[in-house]
Amino acid sequence: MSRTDTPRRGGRQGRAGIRDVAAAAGVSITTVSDALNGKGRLPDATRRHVREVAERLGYRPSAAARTLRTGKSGLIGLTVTTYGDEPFTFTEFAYFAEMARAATSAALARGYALVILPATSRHDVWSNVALDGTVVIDPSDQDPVVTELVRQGLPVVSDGRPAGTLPVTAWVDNDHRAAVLDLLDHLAAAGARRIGLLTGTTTDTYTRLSTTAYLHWCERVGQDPVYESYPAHDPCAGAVAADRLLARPDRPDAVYGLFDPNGTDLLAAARRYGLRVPEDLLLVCCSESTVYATTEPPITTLSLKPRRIGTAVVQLLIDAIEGVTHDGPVEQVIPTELIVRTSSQRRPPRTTVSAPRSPAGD
Amino acid sequence: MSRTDTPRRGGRQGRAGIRDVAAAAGVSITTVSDALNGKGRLPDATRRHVREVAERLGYRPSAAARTLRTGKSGLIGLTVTTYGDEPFTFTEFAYFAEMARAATSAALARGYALVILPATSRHDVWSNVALDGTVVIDPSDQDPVVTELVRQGLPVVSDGRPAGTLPVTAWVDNDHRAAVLDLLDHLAAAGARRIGLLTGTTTDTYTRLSTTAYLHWCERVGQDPVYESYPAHDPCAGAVAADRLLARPDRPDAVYGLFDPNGTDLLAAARRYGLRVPEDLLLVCCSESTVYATTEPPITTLSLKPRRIGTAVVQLLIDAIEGVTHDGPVEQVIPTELIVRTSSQRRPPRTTVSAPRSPAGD
DNA sequence: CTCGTTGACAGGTACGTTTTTGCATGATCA
DNA sequence: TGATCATGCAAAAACGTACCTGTCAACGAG
Repeated sequence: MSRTDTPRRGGRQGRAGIRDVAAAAGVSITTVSDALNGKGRLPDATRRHVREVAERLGYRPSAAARTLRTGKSGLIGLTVTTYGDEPFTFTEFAYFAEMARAATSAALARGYALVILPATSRHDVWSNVALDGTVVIDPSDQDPVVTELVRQGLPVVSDGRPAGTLPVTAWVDNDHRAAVLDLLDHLAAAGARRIGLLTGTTTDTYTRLSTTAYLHWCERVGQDPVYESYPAHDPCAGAVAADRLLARPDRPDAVYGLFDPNGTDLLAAARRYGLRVPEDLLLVCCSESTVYATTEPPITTLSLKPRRIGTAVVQLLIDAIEGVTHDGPVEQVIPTELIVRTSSQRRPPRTTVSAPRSPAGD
Repeated sequence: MSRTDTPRRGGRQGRAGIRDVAAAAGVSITTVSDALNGKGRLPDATRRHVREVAERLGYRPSAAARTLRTGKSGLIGLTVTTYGDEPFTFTEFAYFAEMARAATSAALARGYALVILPATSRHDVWSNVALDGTVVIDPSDQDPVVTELVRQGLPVVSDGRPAGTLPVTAWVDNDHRAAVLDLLDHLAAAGARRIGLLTGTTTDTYTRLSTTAYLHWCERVGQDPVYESYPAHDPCAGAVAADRLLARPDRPDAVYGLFDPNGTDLLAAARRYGLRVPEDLLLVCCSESTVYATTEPPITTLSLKPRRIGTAVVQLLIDAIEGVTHDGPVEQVIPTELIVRTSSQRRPPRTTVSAPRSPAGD
């Protein structure tokens, strides 16, 4: 009477295993595995029979056992910068949401699922999930998470050019420098004489590259830089900084805002100072939000194409996982898109003009 | 000497296993497991020694093996409605992003990670990942995914009251009916004589409950319903519907828009018809976006508090996973919040008034 | 008649843990 | 002194799958 009760530890209480299917179908475990996975040499009759019995028993293979045996989990990590404490900044919401959505779709289409993980290097979360690879958003220099993952031999693809000598498998990014220069040229062509910048105090690559591109442009055309910085994670600070920028004695006649809410912030500040847009002030901001199509006036935005980035990142990662090896890190640059609206055109056009890029296909 | 070559299948090529740690530390496998997991009765010296050796070898336990053995994966599914084909509607972006963010944080805080999964019942994705439970967003009646999960004995918690007799473990939702009635009373108190509604053609619970609440309210106060419906997933259709609503002969003097972009859409339409907000038209829309704080004028919004919903859903799910059993489905109603701004106040206040709530902490 | 050959399956092992059980060893107590 | 007991650890059994290595029959070729 010592071991009458073996209550099937391991959570799958009562669930049918491959062994039960084999018994019910009158074949061996090997045959069941081969029949369900389309391997081995089995007559179609046996294959059908096994499949039918498995269906009848409601058999679902154990993902854990399969992963343990094959070494592939079908899971991809998606690392969000500083998720644990203060989640990713509010200003990146639309960008992140779209990027994650595209990444999820792309992964699912190839049979993988996405796991959201924090950028903290606390092992107790990371080591609890078997990953085949990881997407890292905007990794910092010497990122401990990336280093650890690479040490484990896992492929890592980053959204954003890796700083320093971070050994990522591949990366995808925009050409932020070219985007900013292009955009400033656009404003100058619309008649801007002094272009201001609303930027962030953070040191991430996007902010840094964009700001230095602005400074270079100013130097090239011989304009004094006019900019205000604020901590991008604080939505209120953005409104204050926008106000400061327009309150300056050397007030710019055009402004580019690096972050999503800057458009409405600048618009509100312009109203406070009685500045008409675009007559007195040209406006552009970097955003993925569609609200800027219906503001008064509609605001020109720079889109970083997060959908394409999310898709590309996942494709590269899965390629690496499935053994499509390249030599050296693979780099892929996604073009940005300037969506020109009323706010950046000195003489209002008859129709709202979009940039002459590929119109469809995202 | 027949099996000299066992090239360590299973992906962890070269990775140190618990057996290697045991050998290096001169103890048994059991001792290593106990030392690292804080179980068993070991002197601190042994425990430290084993931990140090494990650290030196860079040992990381295999999540797959642990899951197989314990039956717990530490993974929670997050099911997004109709993700595969056309991802979740653009109008729900901010809501979903915030909800998912809160859910992720709450899960991580309790040692779980979130896996994003599609609502399609294709087994090949679902069966590849070992889940401890699942969060389902707005499940449809007789949802096949939920049914299958429950059949497998997994706890399921839904965001949104389950329709019909869907056997979820627990659910969290707002009281949409009360929120709409409250909001309409607010508009009436501000002087609205005829309140219009911008609603959707979809049959999801949120749209349905909100619309019927509106109709009930109209009946109660003796007002003829004035509403326009449009497919919420099409952002352009929203602008058209807003225009239609204000072009009607029985034009309303106040409008509530059910979806996030309706605020800017209605504002644009009002400008086209020369209507001043709030003097000629009162405006409220349901949104989680902060842009409505800086539009001209700022627009009153109804927040569904997705952060609190995401947190609550995950807490309930993990409680169920970890054996905190309740009898019958657990229901939790999260209060909504009406953030009153200029657009719904007939006599403009001296300062922009925010709702009298706790200013910080969500 | 024997001998490879091929088809159709079964046996058994390994994946890397956790956990139960059990065996020594020394200390404590009747 | 012998019985009892706590302590410190090891052996071994799972967990459920995938795959490698047979085995056995049938069968045509030599």
